[in-house]
Amino acid sequence: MALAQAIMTSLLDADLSGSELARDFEKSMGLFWQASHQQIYQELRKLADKGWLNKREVNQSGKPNKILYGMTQAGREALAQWVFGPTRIQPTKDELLLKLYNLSDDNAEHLVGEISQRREEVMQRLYLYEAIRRRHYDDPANLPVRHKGVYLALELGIHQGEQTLAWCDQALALLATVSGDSQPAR
Amino acid sequence: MALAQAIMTSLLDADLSGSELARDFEKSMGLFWQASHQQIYQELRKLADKGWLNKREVNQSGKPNKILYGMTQAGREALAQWVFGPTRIQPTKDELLLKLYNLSDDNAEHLVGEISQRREEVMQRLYLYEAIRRRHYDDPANLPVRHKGVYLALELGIHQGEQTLAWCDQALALLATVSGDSQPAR
DNA sequence: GCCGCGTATGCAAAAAATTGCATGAGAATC
DNA sequence: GATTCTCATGCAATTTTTTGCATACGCGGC
Repeated sequence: MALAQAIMTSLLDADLSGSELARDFEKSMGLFWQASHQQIYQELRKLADKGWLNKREVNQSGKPNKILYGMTQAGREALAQWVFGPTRIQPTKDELLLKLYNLSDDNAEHLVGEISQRREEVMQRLYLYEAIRRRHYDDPANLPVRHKGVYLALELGIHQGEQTLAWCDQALALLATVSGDSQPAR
Repeated sequence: MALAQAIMTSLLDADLSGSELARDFEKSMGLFWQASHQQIYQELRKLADKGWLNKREVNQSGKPNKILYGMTQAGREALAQWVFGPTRIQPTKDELLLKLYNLSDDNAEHLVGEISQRREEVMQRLYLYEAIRRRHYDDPANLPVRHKGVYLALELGIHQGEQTLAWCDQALALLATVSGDSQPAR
């Protein structure tokens, strides 16, 4: 399982607390890894126990204290090692596609709604990613090495998002022939 | 969780046994839902207990007996209902992208290998999907209603596969500037 | 001075998925 | 006829994830 590595990767550049990490996982990292705050807090403690992270409490004015975690040397080494290990993909599980397999005259209208909604969501994400690309990754060939990797992940997200938008349009067009044109029995 | 619905959807057209279902989940259904045989067998029994599936044993010559499952009326109704419920996406978790976030001079070469391998795998799947499309979904506008949904799911898989291929090429091109051109310190 | 709100951390039970193995039956091989 | 292979089904332990709270702190309002 790679939640540990996802967290450590987030901590490469900056020390973060559990809640900050949770927010991170909803944004950039969330493109290809997701975790709830409960998962994150538990994993953080495990990693600290292992000696891969160190923790220190930070007093904040106006907010509860937070616990900042940072990578240790051992953590960095373990992470670097992990890159050479086996790679797994856990492909998307998408209930919407499952629902499409159940397309019928009865539910076509409903599914049109769901696809429209999906289109909206994807569009939002796409705006976000494209904004990030414009701001930070204008000139990919001249990025520092590690950031090239980050850039590539972002690229994949953008490409797939665009493709998904196109697909939504195609789907809506095809479904129009189901929910719209079909002659009701008379 | 929607494993139950994924199984029932597979059983819409034909009664299948656990092992047949498991094979199905590796092929067409696997595009957007995956399950191990252990998961499937357990879920099948649960669904039969609920009365959504019926089971009957079938003797096979040359092979062990198998247990065929088929949808009951109650199952069909429950599935039809489910389509109108809330939809969840559990996005891909892809360790390769996580590894890319850790790109360095040390591991660039290794990651080039991994991306090439990914390219190969995606290409294989794409061949499969395109063959299916050519064989069964030549004329999408005139398909029976339900098959239009199946067609759309396939389309999404093909589009995204093609996009992924293009991305692999882009990634390999960018990484060539890391692992290849960089002057080793002397 | 009490109420509700947002932030930050956490526990614990339940559900789901993964890992590793077990069984039995016929077929194939030697 | 013993051994090994593949198919089909399954159990059980463990790990991972999800769900549903719980606590504590300070701020703002009233």
